[in-house]
Amino acid sequence: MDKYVQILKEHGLKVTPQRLEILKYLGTHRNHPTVETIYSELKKTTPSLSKTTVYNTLQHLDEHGLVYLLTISGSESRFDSNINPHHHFLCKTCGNIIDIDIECPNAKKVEAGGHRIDEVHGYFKGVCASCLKGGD
Amino acid sequence: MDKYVQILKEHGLKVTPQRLEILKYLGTHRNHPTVETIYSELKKTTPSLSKTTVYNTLQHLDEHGLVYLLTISGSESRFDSNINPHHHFLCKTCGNIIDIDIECPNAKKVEAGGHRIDEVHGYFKGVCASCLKGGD
DNA sequence: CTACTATGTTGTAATGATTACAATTTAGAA
DNA sequence: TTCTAAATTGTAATCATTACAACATAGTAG
Repeated sequence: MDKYVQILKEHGLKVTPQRLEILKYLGTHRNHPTVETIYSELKKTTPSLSKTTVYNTLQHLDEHGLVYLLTISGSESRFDSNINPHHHFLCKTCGNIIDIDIECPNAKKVEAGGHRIDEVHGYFKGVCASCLKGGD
Repeated sequence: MDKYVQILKEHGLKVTPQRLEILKYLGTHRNHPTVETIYSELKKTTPSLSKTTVYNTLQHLDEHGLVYLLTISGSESRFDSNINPHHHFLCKTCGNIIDIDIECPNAKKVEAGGHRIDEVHGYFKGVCASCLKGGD
């Protein structure tokens, strides 16, 4: 059975062509796309696709922990299909979001305060190595 | 001389009644208000205030490092007048944002990758101790 | 103290992301 | 094959934010 079909079924989500397209897109594009990017890319091969469906699907995937919704940009949501704990770096020059493979060691301390943590977001903002070099 | 007048002058910002009001509000309300909150609160005592002015002023204050712009909520900007490095916890039940007095120990590692870090944001999302207790 | 100018303020209109909603279609169970 | 709850679609509405032009003012120079 298809990998993405299986993922949806495991989470009790109905398997639809649209969801499979979106899930596959996220699985093969790790550059933290926006809703608009996902929509306009998939629209090429699936002209009937509605942006509302993209929003709805991403919300479902987020609720089931299948994608990670980033609020790093402030103006639009970004989605990450890498759901292992890691941080992100936003370059204010090129706009790229870079995965930073580190985990927050402080969570325990927060939980010690009696709070229940569901999500941890580590965001760094600045200028990436490539842009600092006078990159392209 | 007034504390807030001094802050503005030190940063080469023109001293206007509106800026003083906003700065004072932020200095005395540490609950990470939204633009709307600041605007509607100050509107009570300064009816001529424009929301655009609140946006403009907060942008200036942010550029000068006098406030910290949080993108933790995803839907609206939040402002923190505590500019010491610390993290934040967003309670999904009551909506409150709680200051977490810890600093990110990972920044060095990111800089080792050649990136220049200007801002560090540590966000936790979950349910706060008070809400977990069935709090009000 | 007065006049000047760059800058700030205001209000309205435009933008862009996201959500609401009603009609239509469909996945998956019976 | 039939049925029904859920998904999809397209449009309209909403909400935060930005653009912009007219007006007002802080702070400087004379």
